[in-house]
Amino acid sequence: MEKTMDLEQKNLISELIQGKELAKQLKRQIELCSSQETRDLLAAQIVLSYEKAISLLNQSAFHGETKPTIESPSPFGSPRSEICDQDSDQKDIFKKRKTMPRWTEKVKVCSESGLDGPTDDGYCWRKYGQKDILGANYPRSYYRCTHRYVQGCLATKLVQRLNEDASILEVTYRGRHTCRQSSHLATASATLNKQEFKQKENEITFRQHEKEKPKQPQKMLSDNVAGLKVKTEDLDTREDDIFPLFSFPSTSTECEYVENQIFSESMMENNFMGSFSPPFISPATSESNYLSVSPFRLINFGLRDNVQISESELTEILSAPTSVANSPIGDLDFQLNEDDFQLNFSFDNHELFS
DNA sequence: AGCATTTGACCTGC
DNA sequence: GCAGGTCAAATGCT
Repeated sequence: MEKTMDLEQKNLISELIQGKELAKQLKRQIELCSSQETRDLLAAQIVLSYEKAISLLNQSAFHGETKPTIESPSPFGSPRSEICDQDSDQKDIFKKRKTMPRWTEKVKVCSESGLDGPTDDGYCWRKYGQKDILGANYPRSYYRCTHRYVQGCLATKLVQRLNEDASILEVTYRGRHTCRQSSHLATASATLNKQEFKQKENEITFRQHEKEKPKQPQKMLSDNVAGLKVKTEDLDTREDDIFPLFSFPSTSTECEYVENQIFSESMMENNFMGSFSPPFISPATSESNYLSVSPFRLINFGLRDNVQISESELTEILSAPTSVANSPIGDLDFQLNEDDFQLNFSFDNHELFS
């Protein structure tokens, strides 16, 4: 048993190291201004490498344990009246909601830009409520995944403007996406020409916010995104609901397409990558230099529910990009330790994908 | 017509 | 009892 674990662990480490090497190569290729194709290929290889690693993690470190179900097939597939049929079921649902992973991002928006909406994180959201919050100047908007009833996706998010700075939206994500939205978008992007697709995308999220009004009259900034300052500043999650993510956001439509291909064809076919709400952890220092919110994620690493990582480790992982981003020049820095691996990613997306 | 948003009511946890 | 979160009927938009 232990020997099996050792072997699996070695395989896991070797996969991670391979990923690191590939990432280094990618960095080199970027520096050499090599072709987009080469970069895409490397990026895809990195994804594959980490897919394997994650798969190994699922098989090895936690085997023997009963795998917790991510979500029941479609607990919300019916309206409240049906849910209320059984009191215990309803309580379970609330309990489940409460224990869902939760994290917050701050998104800066400004008027000049015509870029994607502030919460354009690659998922389709439907607003289901808005509420005045005590002590907040602006109402809080509640969004759920558009595919909730079709695919039983329980992801939700709350969007709240900060009192101090109305141009900053605090977006709190809850639960992960179990829908296959990304691949759907990929299909859409392949069908529509890129400009049309981009336009549609903008429509989706921009409309979500344009009706949000402040309680007090105040000159509001439009909800278009200029530089998207995104910071994962909170991670409220249980041990069994941990899934650190990494991604290489992109601003180019070209790349989005590649990204979708990578996602739809490789990752989305894997259970463990089902899809997660936190789009990425983005390094952010100055408005001009940080990564923008990509409508899609190029590379998105997740660990399954039952991955056990301490909260401190998580914090470390999640905050790593921010610290790395202090360098004026975006850099790719991937640290890997056999005993306690830390992952640090920092990309200048413009440099990477232009 | 179909889908999204609004908004008051309802539910739960503290 | 209060505040936050969600539901669902009404309404609006395309």
